[in-house]
Amino acid sequence: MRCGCATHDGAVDRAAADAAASLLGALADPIRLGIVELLSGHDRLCVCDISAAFPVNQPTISHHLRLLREAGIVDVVRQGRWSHYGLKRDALKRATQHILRLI
Amino acid sequence: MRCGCATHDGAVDRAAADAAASLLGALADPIRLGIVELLSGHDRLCVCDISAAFPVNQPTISHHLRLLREAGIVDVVRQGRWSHYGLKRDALKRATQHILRLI
DNA sequence: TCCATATATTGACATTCATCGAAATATCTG
DNA sequence: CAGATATTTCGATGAATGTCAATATATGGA
Repeated sequence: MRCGCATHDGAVDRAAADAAASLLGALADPIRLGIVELLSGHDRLCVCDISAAFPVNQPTISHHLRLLREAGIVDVVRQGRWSHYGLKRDALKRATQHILRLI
Repeated sequence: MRCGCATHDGAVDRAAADAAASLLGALADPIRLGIVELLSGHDRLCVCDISAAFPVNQPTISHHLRLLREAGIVDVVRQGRWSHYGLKRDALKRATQHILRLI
């Protein structure tokens, strides 16, 4: 016997789901989401200022910044001793809207 | 000495970031994202049809469906032997747009 | 009642991940 | 060059997570 569900028409695009889940995973952390929110209000911020906004140690912030960088969500400009991080707003908007279209 | 960054004005809303990260976490998995995509094309689907679309065993699908249910992304209607899952489209849209506003 | 089917739960296991302390790298200043 | 500062990287550790096999629960049919 079978249930009354619809036909098995469209298979899920596995590669697209992988990529989208990877980007969502980069955002699915309170600290990283907070960093994104913080950066959305500024052009660029150095690690020391970002670090001051969260209750974790600075190496942990560096770790999250690396994940965000690898996900293409932020980029960095080194100026002397300081690393200035900024949102890649267009990339982020493109990616999130691509995900919204999936949903 | 200080870096040239902007003032430390707006602190991050930790509770909001937690909630948003939790919802994103519920979506940040290829299988769960695929389930959402699959459900977006139908009104409701039973577990057997959902399960048939992914290369994992049925208990794993049940596990992911529970996470999606607990995140308020899907709901379930039991009819006889079958559990029919459907997207909570308005809740999902409201939540994702709330997150987009954060970004 | 007895069996088959649909789904959910449990327990175990391997992997990933967030965090920290410590050390390394890099840059500026004296 | 020597010391100070900003950031990154490394190694370890505990927690969370995805998966499976096995079992449990529930429903319908013979």
